[in-house]
Amino acid sequence: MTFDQLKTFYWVARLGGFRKASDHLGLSQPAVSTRIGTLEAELGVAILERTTKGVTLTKQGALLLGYAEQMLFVQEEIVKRVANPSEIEGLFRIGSSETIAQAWLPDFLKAFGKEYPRVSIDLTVDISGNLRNSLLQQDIDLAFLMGPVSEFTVENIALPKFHLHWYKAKGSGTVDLNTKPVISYAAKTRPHRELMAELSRRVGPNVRVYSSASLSASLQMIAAGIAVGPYPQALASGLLALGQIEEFDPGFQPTALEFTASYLGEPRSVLAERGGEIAKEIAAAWDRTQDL
Amino acid sequence: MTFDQLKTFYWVARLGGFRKASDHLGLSQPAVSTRIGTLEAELGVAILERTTKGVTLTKQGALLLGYAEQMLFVQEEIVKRVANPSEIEGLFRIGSSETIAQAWLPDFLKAFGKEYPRVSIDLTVDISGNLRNSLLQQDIDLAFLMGPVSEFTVENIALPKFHLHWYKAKGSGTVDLNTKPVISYAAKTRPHRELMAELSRRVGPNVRVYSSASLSASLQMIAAGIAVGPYPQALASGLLALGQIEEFDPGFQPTALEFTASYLGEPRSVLAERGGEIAKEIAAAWDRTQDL
DNA sequence: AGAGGTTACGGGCAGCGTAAGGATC
DNA sequence: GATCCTTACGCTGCCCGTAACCTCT
Repeated sequence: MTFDQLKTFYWVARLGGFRKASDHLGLSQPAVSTRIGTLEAELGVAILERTTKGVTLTKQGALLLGYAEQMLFVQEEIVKRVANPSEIEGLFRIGSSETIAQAWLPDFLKAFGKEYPRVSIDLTVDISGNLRNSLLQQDIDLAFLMGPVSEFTVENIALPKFHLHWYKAKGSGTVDLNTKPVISYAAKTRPHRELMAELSRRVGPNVRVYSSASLSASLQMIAAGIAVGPYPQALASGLLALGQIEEFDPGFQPTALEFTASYLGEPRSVLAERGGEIAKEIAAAWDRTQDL
Repeated sequence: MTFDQLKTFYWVARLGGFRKASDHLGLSQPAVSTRIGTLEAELGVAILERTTKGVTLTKQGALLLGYAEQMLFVQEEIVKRVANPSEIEGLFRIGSSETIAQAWLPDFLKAFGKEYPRVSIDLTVDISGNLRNSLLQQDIDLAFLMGPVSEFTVENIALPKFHLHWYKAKGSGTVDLNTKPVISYAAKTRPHRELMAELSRRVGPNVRVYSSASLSASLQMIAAGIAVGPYPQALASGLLALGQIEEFDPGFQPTALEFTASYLGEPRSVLAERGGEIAKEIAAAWDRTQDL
């Protein structure tokens, strides 16, 4: 009996198939067959029922699953409590929304890389909705997104809010939202939907809302006088300092953006847990520098 | 990290040296070095302090030991609860006192072999004192001896008592213990010592006591009229039926022999635990057949 | 035909034992 | 020198991936 066998069994049971488990574990499907087959041969009992569509647990399999989970838990504990972080190796997949990427993500990556120098990082920047799906499908290990993710399997760590301010091109005079388009976050994002609703109610049906998946592109458009829009002050500070944009008050302020560091609680991952902690610290520190 | 590494670490920590662990695990000493070395390299921390005389645990090592014990415990649970007994392989070392060997040990070996057909058995017959030492030194896994073994690490399962009856050669007339020697269990055994004390008190200083390490040889001597002695009825029944010996009453009866199935509680062994249970069942069944 | 798992087979590498090499008393 | 553990090195066997195969819908 080996950890690999138990881990493989765990994932086959959890994902309901050899193929899915092999994808998740980065193995060929026959390798998963071999591991399960060997484990069953050693135990002398069948632990999985092979049906035409996927697999189900046998009675002994259900029993074993509990022990396997316990094993993997203890193993994680060892890595977490006993091992030297600088020796941990592997691949860690981070997903981030662009706002975070533009804010403190570089600081986070620096800190994380310092604590886990042997871990490779795979970074994806996408909108929160996609990150949420990726997280639940276990395509990423840790996500910085507009959360929380309310699945009960997901751990959410609250991160500092981003307050939104309205910006327009410097010296562009009074803004009439009936004529000047509003540019905002990508469609299908929560801030975008909220902004749409709020503008329809306050300004009326003539309002035009652009959406852009790129924050920096959006701000460039604002600087060019093409549109106006609400953005986190921290991200606008560059263009603000250059005198290309300025703040204005259209009479209301969208609700602040709330982010979380989110990861699956099960199976446990030291890197995800610690990554969430680091993110909280780094984000808080970054947030304090923005209060000036 | 592998089970082998953790198990090796456990035994090195428990026995206080690489060489001792290698002996216990049936490995070369360098193999133990490699396992520990690899484990330390993977964790990135030293877990053992090598001193000139043996080894001691580092801080992390002490922490790891707890987790390792937990792992090995869960692994034993899996083998015990999930695995099919008929698939369990290995070597199982049994030590038995001769009384048991002459009584129900064959029945036990048959039952054990049926439940664990792949397990090789190594049988030693010796006096209880030696079995006790062998057990504590882990040279045997399960002992049937005059117990209990009162070390706190040892589990003892009470087995049916053997009541002693006095036997003499058939038709040899009245027995005078002042002239007829008494033959009994081997010197350095509890029944021998008790018998000596009792005879000195009741019969006087003239009594002669022979001792024999072989029960069947002793009974042959009784049948030959050379001596008399107290023996379990069950073991005497053969010669009794042949009419070579007969029971008599010298006025007192030695206390019954009490046996236990004893094994080390730590580390856990499915085979020893289950072996003890089987022994209890088999011995009880055997005992009932003797009541006739 | 396609989705699922199994069987067959060649190759790479982890881990073993033997043998030699420190270190410390 | 005796007692430990480590290092060096050749070898074996395990386990992986590729490829072909089987079964059921």
